[in-house]
Amino acid sequence: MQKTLCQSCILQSDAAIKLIKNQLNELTDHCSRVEFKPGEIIFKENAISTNVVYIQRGLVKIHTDNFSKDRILRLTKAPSYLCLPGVLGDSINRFSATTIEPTLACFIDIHVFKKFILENGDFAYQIILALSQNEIKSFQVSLNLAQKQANGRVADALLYFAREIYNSQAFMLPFSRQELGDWMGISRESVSRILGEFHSAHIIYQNGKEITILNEELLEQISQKG
Amino acid sequence: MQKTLCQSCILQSDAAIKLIKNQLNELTDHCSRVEFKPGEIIFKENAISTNVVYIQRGLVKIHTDNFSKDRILRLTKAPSYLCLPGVLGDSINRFSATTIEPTLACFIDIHVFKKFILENGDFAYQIILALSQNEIKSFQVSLNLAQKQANGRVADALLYFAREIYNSQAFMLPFSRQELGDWMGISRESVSRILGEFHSAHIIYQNGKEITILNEELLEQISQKG
DNA sequence: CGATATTTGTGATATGTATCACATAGCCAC
DNA sequence: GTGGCTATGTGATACATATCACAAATATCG
Repeated sequence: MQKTLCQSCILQSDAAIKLIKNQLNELTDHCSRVEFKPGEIIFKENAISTNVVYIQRGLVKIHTDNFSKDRILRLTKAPSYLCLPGVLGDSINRFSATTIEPTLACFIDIHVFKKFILENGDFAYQIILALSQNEIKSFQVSLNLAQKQANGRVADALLYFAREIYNSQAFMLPFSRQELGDWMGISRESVSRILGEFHSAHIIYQNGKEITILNEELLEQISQKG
Repeated sequence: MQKTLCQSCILQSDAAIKLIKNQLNELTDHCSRVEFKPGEIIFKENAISTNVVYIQRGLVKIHTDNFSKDRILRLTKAPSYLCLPGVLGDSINRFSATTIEPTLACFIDIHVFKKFILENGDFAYQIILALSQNEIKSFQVSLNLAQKQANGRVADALLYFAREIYNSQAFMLPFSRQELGDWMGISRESVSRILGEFHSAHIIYQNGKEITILNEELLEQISQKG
């Protein structure tokens, strides 16, 4: 961990830009930065936490193994704030956060964070906007889970990586088949089979974790139809 | 619609209590109250809206028929704010809201609402808390959809009504079998069958929409095991 | 009140996906 | 390299649930 000047570090964040200068100095005094390698745990569910985590750079999965099985609830790409729900409510993390790619995270004291919300309406408004976006995405996720079949969900996942995360038709899947299944709520065998079918049908090219989307339009159709 | 003194009307809300007096007067000038019967539409998805809706009394379902099939995303019991996500983002409703029970709703101009957030940190903080709670609930919902089987989901739904909505083991189901299925992502026939099984096993008593939970512990187990 | 529409229950069948079993491939440690 | 570990692919089977078809019950409305 190292102390950092938050003026320079955090300015990518819509919310942080709204902090005025002496608030940023205060942030500097109560913020520590940590670099994570892929697969490292940022925080664990059921642990007590008094920090909000700001993801400055990287990719993180929010997950839980409440029911003995790991379930991936969401991926979060920088820049974003984690841990708001648990920490603001009762300071117990309701889920775990684990890095998928190299990630730079800032730990911000919850009291400082709360103070900013109370004192700085612009900052609060940005946070509210971000939470509202999350809510819409959550609705989308639960629609997908409730009414799409397995191939639609896999199509969804591939499009998500291509569009939201890597901005490219070709990418290295950061997940094992098992993890993909944990995310979309299907078994690892089904994931294998479906990726195999997509490959045979020339919708994608796959070679291990290497994926290229060959027919985005068709993949989109599969995603839509479920 | 009728103008109302918001001091008296809205004080049940944690968030509104934080509004100071002259803000409440401003709210009174930009707030209209509407009484809804069960089954009436408060707002429709894809419609443009410039209001935040505060549910003062009643029960509302948030739903969408994006994919030709109606899907119920969430129930919301008063007091609560609706419509934040869509309105704050781009002013288009991302979903519909329809009343399930007699409901009293206040329509608040979005600009006034935003002004309150910017000017009143306490108010903003309450909104952030509420949104955070929503997020945790959304995670719970997507866990349920992803890994529970139909009987676990139905058990869940019954426990939800008994505990969260009616605070009683006996209640009138405000949904048809079809709607229950739309909510939990299963077919109406399966809902019928499962309720029938629960009835035969003396876990519940059912007579049409009249439901009594006879063995809450067992129902809880079914919900847990999925 | 009767006629019609809607909701509900239930059996038979089809279908999708989990599960199991096992083979293969890739990877790391020694 | 060899041995053990994990990840992956693939077939056979089991199982849960959707779908279809129809009957019965209930609500709605003129």
